[in-house]
Amino acid sequence: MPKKMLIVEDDENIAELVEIYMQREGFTTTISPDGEDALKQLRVFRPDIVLLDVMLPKLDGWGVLAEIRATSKTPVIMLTAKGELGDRVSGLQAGADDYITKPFEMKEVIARVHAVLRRAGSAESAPERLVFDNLIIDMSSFELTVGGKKVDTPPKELELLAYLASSPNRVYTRDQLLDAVWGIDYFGDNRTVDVHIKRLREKLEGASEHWQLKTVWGVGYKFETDGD
Amino acid sequence: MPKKMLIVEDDENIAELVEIYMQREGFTTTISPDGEDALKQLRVFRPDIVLLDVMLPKLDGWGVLAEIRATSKTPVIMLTAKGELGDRVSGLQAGADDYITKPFEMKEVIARVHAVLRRAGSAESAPERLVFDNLIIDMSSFELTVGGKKVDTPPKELELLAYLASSPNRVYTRDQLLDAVWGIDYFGDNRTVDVHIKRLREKLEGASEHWQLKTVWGVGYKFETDGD
DNA sequence: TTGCAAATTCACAAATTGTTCACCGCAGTA
DNA sequence: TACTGCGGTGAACAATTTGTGAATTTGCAA
Repeated sequence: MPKKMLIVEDDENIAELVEIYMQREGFTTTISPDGEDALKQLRVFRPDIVLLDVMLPKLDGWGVLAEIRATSKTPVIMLTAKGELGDRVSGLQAGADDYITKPFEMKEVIARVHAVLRRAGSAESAPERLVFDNLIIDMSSFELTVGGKKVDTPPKELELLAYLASSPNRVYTRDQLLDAVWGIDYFGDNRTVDVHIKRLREKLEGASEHWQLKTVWGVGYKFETDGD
Repeated sequence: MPKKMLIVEDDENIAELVEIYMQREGFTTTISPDGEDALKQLRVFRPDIVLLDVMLPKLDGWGVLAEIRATSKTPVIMLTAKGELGDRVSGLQAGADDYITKPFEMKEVIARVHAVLRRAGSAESAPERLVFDNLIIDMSSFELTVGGKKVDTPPKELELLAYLASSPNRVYTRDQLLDAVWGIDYFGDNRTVDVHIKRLREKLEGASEHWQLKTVWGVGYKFETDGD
């Protein structure tokens, strides 16, 4: 699924140049010529990343950045004129993810865009390591340890377990689990979750009485634990 | 344990910019706005590296550098205004480890800081020598020793192995490895990583049961070890 | 410029995981 | 107890991701 990029830049030449290169990179793009339009596009276009010029008509880059940060964590890369050190500092403090000084090389823009997206994508809030009694879920090494023994576990299963275990005793519907683990753009629902739960149960079977994957009839599943 | 950096710079904007980037690189930072304060910080903060501006209130960069060199070998990078060639020469003669001219790109500062720390031998993020059982990865001589025998290994392969081995058991995606070993401006992704992994495996094959390059299906690779 | 070693790209086979299906069995309700 | 859904399973099938050998392209040194 292609990523959406909002390019906020009043200089038509620059905006189009960037657009051409980014579309070549597989992005779906939209251009906003000024700050106010940018705010509108943010709501309707819902970009995955924003390239934001500082000098803009109507509402400048700082204003736009502040609006974005007030409501979301959408990655923002600021485009600043060379030498505006103050700008860079404020930009990063205000929550920009990176900045690029004009004039720039498209190669650098592309590199930074990808770098920022990778960073944003991998920087999960999910903890790296979950421990319950004799169960250890380590997402940094992608290992599941049950009763002291490592158990090979495919990514989807492990992510599902980690998600459930990150909020013990909380019930999730199948749809919620699909959204969280498979992604909101996942299509198809069938018993996929059931099957993964089943496979997880096989791996966790009889390991402990302090925790278990429990079915909440008519609702969904939960990772139940008595807190050791 | 993170490295400590002392930033001696009276221009608040510059100091903060550097600070933000360096903290992002994992450094613990302290800012000194003038030469005298710098001397005080040197004693109490005990930095692992110093970024030192030449033009400073109270006591200038030369004075600070002289004081540092009188008592320690702490790496120092001088920040000089453009065109002050004389400064550069004197700086290096007076014992600075490197110099950077303003205005600078943060990218360059980061690169030089890492370079100086590597040179200084204070094994920072990338240790010079990694040892696991019968495997020795020596980045200072670029040599790989497996089971007591040296194995000729091309740079990229060795860097890749060193990077993976520097965080044993941690899984890295191909993109993360490309960012770390090839650089964020590297384009093309293909199976490049796979191929390098494969060649490394050929070199490491059957050498030990205590460590291995493991594929984490659907995720990436990791250097797995049981800690001997 | 020539020659070589290293780095990349390519194309496909192989391995592993993810999804779908069909059917069984049990919980909740009168 | 019979009925109605929902959940559990195992197997078959599909989709992805990897592993590899070989062909190309690069980068460097002589």
